[in-house]
Amino acid sequence: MSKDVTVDQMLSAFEAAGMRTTRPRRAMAEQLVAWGAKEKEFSSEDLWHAVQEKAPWVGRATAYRTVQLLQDLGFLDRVTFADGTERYHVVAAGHEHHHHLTCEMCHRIVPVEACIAPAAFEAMAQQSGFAISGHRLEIFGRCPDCQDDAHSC
Amino acid sequence: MSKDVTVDQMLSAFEAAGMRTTRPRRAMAEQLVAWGAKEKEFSSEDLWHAVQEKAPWVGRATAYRTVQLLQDLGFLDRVTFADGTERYHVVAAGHEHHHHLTCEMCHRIVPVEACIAPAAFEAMAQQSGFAISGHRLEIFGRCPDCQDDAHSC
DNA sequence: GCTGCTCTTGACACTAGGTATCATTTCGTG
DNA sequence: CACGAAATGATACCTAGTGTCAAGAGCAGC
Ligand SMILES: [Mn+2]
Ligand SMILES: [Mn+2]
Ligand SMILES: [Zn+2]
Ligand SMILES: [Zn+2]
Repeated sequence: MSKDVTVDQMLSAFEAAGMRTTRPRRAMAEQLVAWGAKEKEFSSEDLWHAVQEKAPWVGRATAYRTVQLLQDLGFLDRVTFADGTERYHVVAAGHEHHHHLTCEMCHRIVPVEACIAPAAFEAMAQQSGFAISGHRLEIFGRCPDCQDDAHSC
Repeated sequence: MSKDVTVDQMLSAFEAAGMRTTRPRRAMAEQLVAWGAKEKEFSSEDLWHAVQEKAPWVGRATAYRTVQLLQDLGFLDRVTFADGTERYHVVAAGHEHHHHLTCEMCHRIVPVEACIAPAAFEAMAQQSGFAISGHRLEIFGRCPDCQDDAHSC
């Protein structure tokens, strides 16, 4: 019943895309699965550091390259936080279009279904003459656990 | 009839906020007015370079600090582009809440009024328990002039 | 199992886009 | 004009990456 992705699914996706199933890619996939898909958020740097524990020979550039590939393959979802940092989370199966409500204190992520109506995009394209190719929506706030903390400093 | 902001308005705003009307601030305000408020977009670096022509003694840190202040004072609006770069434009008077449709090729900016309904934010806050403090919406595409150019490279 | 071609890697240099520090300068009030 | 606070410019530093490239490692064909 769990929709959590497996290491093999990730490696198969590399293969299916004509890429190789290398040791760094396996090490990173293993770390991601170890963390679970429970909306755990991490930066590329975070993931690199974590992988270093088990596989200290993995280079930083490789970690960043692999995060990019995993995002392209649809295994990672990139989220922009209020402070401008970019982080990721593993997507569970059935990844429909969605946006995120994020905590500016602890970086917690809540997916939200709110979006702009297709008709509104149509109207914009019509009025401006633009060919619209994408959009980004991020909502910021404080999660229940972080609302008491007065330190916004 | 023009709602374009003047150098004096900017400097008065600094004064009103208890800040000084210094030479770098004047030089930067003059450059902004020279460019006009016609949705001309620029990065902090762009503005610094332009100011250098007339006032080569203005430091880079000062340029960045001043852009931040002008944004805080409501004279500049920050826009995030599809490639992740941050740029600004001078806001005309009567700055209502709005978002931007931007050209991923030439960085042209078109303001749009589309947004998420307040009720939707309410619902999100209710469901998640978050205290929502802000949001960001950016729409990307190609302007009429850039649609032929096949070079997405 | 070995060969060989290619993709991939890890090290490292480098970059964009800023921010922190701090001695020096300059506002602008009295 | 004098003086204290605010602001500045030079400089060093920083984060979050990307470009380069010789060396290493998958994997298809034998
Ligand atoms: Mn998501
Ligand atoms: Mn605007
Ligand atoms: Zn939180
Ligand atoms: Zn364009």
